[in-house]
Amino acid sequence: MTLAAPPQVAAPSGAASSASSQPGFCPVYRAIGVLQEKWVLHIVRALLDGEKGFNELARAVGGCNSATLTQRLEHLETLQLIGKRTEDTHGKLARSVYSLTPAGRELQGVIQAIDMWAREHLQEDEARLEGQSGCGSAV
Amino acid sequence: MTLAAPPQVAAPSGAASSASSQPGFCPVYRAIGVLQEKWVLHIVRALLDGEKGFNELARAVGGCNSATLTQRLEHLETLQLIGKRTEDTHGKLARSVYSLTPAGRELQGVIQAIDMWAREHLQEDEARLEGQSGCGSAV
DNA sequence: GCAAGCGCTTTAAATTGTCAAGCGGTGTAA
DNA sequence: TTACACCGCTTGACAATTTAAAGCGCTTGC
Repeated sequence: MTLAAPPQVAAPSGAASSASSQPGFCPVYRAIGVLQEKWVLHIVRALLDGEKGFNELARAVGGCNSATLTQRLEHLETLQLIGKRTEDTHGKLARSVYSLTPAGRELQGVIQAIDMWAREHLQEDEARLEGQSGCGSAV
Repeated sequence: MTLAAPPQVAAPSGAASSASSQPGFCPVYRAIGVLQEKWVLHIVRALLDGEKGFNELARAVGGCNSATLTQRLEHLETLQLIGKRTEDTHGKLARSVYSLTPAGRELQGVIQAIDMWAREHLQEDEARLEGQSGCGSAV
């Protein structure tokens, strides 16, 4: 069962340390909620490298399927972390280009923190091979 | 930004080029894979606040159900990010206590980055309310 | 005795993510 | 002219993950 904690969970005071949130809005909690959606961090990371088209992004992210990607991009767009622009190349080819908004770009700090941590603590301990693969970029 | 970024990204992924073999192995990619599992960041955040028992942790995390929590804890344990200790309080009550290992504790940097970002960009501009709630602890 | 807390496990649904395929359009090569 | 190959997606069926709900064995406190 779900222990206690109705939707209103969080720090029932008991949680020792610091302040408790007031009206129940906690930015960090929310941020984690967004960032832990599958592929979100990968998408941000890929876009930190520069704006990209749909398929291009899909390739860069590596392994995300189009349906999920579409959905994620929509979500990130409503959150204003990424922006979508339809560029009209010369004649008629309409290409969609996704890029980070300023807010999204600031997630770079998060990615960097992860990168730093990963390099130090995830080197080769595998133990669990989840079939992930390379990536290529460096931060 | 600093991302060097050889676009030659992750595996062919969806594609089929079974490159198999030993793919690049990219720590960051892997790290993201772990951190984006639901509840993982919440768990780490809760534990940064000090070691906790199972139910206690569940309450601190807020909203994760026991089955998932058990599974996540197992995974994190095999990854050596958290440790489990069964403490034998005086007489007979066996209580399990979970705490971060040194490697896990260093995720603090990641949490902090998220926290910082969240406070700055997620204040309450949300257009979407996902019914999340408070959190309580500070980083 | 009995409710309540502890650390979990089990079972069946609901939610999410994925595969595979396809649609309308364009650029390129045969 | 007819293929393909690539673009940006969408759809529908299916698998994986997460969830609620309940329960088990055990201990503590009233």
